[in-house]
Amino acid sequence: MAQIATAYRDEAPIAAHLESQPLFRGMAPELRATFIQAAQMQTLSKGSILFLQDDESEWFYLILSGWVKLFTETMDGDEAVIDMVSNGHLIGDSAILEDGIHSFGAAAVEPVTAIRLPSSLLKQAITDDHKTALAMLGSLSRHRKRQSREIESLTLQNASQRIGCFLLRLCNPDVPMPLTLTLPYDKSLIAARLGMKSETFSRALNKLRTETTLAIKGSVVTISDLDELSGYVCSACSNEFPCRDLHS
Amino acid sequence: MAQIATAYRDEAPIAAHLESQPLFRGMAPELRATFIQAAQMQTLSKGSILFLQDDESEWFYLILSGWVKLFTETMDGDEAVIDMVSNGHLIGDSAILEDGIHSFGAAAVEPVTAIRLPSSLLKQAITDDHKTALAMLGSLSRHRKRQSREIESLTLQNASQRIGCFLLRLCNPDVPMPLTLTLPYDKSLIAARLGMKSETFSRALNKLRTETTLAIKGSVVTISDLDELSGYVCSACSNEFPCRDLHS
DNA sequence: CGACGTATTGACTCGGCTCAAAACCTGTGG
DNA sequence: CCACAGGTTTTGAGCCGAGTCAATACGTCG
Repeated sequence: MAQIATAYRDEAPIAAHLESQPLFRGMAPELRATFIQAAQMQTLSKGSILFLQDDESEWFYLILSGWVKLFTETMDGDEAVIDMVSNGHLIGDSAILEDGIHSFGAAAVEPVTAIRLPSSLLKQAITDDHKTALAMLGSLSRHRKRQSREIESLTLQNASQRIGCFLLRLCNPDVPMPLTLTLPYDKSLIAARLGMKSETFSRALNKLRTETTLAIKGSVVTISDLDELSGYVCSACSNEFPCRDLHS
Repeated sequence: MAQIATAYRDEAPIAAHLESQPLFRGMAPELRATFIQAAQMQTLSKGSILFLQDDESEWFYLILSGWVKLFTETMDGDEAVIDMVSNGHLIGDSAILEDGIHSFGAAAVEPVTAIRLPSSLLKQAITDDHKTALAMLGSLSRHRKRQSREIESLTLQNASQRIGCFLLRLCNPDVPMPLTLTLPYDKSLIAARLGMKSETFSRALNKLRTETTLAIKGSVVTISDLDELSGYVCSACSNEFPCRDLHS
């Protein structure tokens, strides 16, 4: 009796979260129900590992809040940050297409809430259900495109431009001008995410400040001239400014 | 009469090529037939463009021979080489998942033969046919994985290591030791492919030669000690040597 | 053989890394 | 409210890897 009661209390919010996801929204209700039933709410403290590279993939995750770092580690201990994801992103799902092995690790860099779902279920759903396969295709393709831009940016933008690019992607171009935004996570993490050391980040951000109109106070950045910034950044990039859907 | 005869002559080799592709092999014969009918053999001279970034995607291509460069260009004329593909690879297919716009350009860097197929047909096949969607998922996911490694390699391997990594991926680890291989395309292209200038490539290759046992004569490379080379390279990478399926 | 494209070498500059020290938060407990 | 400890960020000095520009060598094809 008590069991059923708790089950109900848990399932309602989980169902709501899953339904907000394109992957689950298109599903037949019965199929979706199997996911909802198998889903588990998780709260993760700062630093905890969701999974490691080369792990057998048992679960995939829908992030609800907080930032998660996706990374790989080399033999001699160096780390490359592949991506940072949060709120509304699925991670670990792509392992089911790669022999069930995670090709990168994932760690919470702050308190994170997530929904954990069994990989086997997703694998089954993709083989059985055409709509699910299509949704998966869409998400993978967005991923691919994003990564292409990443490669481009690493090869032909310098440190300041990469930072500027990062800031631009946080901007909503429709908001009126003196535009204020807060850095989403630690500067050292942004640095790693952009493929540079934090010392370099600090210096390059200063350079960006002197070469464009830009004010920085702690983790709050104020941009007074978007066009100037995008001129500085996007000349070394293949997309022009409102470079939409590159962070979705 | 003559028409039918030529049609037969053309279709037989095209059919054979398509059937060797995972994407088409799983298809129902009738569906595959529509592709075979719409397919066109192409021979492209060095330098010709298959498509450009931001082009409306009308066609996708199966490369049969020769090397094709995938690239993006920045506003101020710089170019990043995303990938080099040849023999047995599909290109331009992923545009159908991205509003039908190519997110990179493709150009032949030497004489190329390819089969050209209409994108609309593939788009239809994916929406209608589950098997095709799954094949597409598989290929996209391989792509994604490859790109992750690309990012890793750009951020944490230096020039010599990236070259060594490139060489290792050309090696068959089962072949007995004094191992000889020929660079697949111009050194300047390899340099671009690895995100460095050709002068840097030249110097870094020299460095690699002095620091490992390795002989270079023009475009012929002889590796006498694979383990030594992989030790030098893979310490700064998250996969160990026989890093399979990273070039398929 | 000469001519053109590709590759190498040299001298120099500059961006980003390293290591170490200082400054700055932020939260804790007295 | 202050002082202090812990982390994060910034600054400084020096170094090294990779880019630039220009000159030279190499290869190959006519």
